[in-house]
Amino acid sequence: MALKKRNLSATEQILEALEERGYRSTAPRRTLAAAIGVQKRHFTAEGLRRQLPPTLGRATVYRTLKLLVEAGVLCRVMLEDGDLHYQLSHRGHHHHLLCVLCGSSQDLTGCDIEDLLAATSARHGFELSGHWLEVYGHCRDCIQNGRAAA
Amino acid sequence: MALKKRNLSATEQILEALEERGYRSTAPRRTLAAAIGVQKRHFTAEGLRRQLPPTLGRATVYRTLKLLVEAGVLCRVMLEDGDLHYQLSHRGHHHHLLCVLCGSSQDLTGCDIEDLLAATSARHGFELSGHWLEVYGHCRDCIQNGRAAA
DNA sequence: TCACTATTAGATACAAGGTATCAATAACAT
DNA sequence: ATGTTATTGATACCTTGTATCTAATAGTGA
Repeated sequence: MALKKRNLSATEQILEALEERGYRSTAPRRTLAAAIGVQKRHFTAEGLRRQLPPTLGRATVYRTLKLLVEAGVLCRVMLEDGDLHYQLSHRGHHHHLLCVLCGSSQDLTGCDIEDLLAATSARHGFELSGHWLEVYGHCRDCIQNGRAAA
Repeated sequence: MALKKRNLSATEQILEALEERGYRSTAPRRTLAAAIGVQKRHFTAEGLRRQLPPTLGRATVYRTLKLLVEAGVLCRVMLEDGDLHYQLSHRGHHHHLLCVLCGSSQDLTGCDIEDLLAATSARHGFELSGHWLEVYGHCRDCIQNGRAAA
């Protein structure tokens, strides 16, 4: 559902999501929303913090990120080296194709992973409640530009 | 391949894997192997450390765990809350069904996830190099014992 | 058995990422 | 304008993990 209103900028959509949930509109949150709206790739909490005025407290950054994940505006992305990143979320539940060369990511669509998992789990007497999947590889751009040769 | 020799205890198999790779047999490593062999569930580095004599240095624990993962004796398991756990590894590449109620885990077998992922990725012009998948839910035991009711 | 050498251990310090606490401040309904 | 409540940011702290370095030890070969 999140980020469906295409006429709004990412920054505006973040602020609106907070407002909808009854959170106050404060200067730190507006600063954060603007900074997140400007990101071209997934980012870490600390990386984002480094782009913000140092007067903006560390706790505020982490608190707000957590808030935005709960609000469905951001989603967490786990990189291969275990680093936790964030990025704007486009749909409720989905997975990412993460390019390990350029850091870009696309959503994984048209995939019946969920069904396959549920069926396979059931054969083990297992009742599925959730899962975590990240897919790493080389994106089309990197392949075409020869960056994937190595 | 790891842990195929069914006549050896887990502890013995860990020690043998180290020996095969040319690592020395030392008292700390024997202590660690014994402690790991006794684990009934996946465990964290720090959790394991708390079960060891405090004279056994922190660096030694982490070094040895890394060694054992590289040797294929242990594998890493990511829990839903982001905690990194370890457990004995039974096959080269596989996934886990993790019970969020009792903490047990089983290997996910008979699953063509890899093929499905490769095919789906290819439709996005994406060349798959790796992936990370963890599946969370309720195991058969917990369902039968009513622990899953809530 | 002894001595030699490379590996290993553990102490220590450090670093990154994240959380708890709490007094001071700012938002917003009235 | 004011009072209540959410929010902030400073600070301290915690956890997990790594780097560094000296002392100890395993396993070689004599």
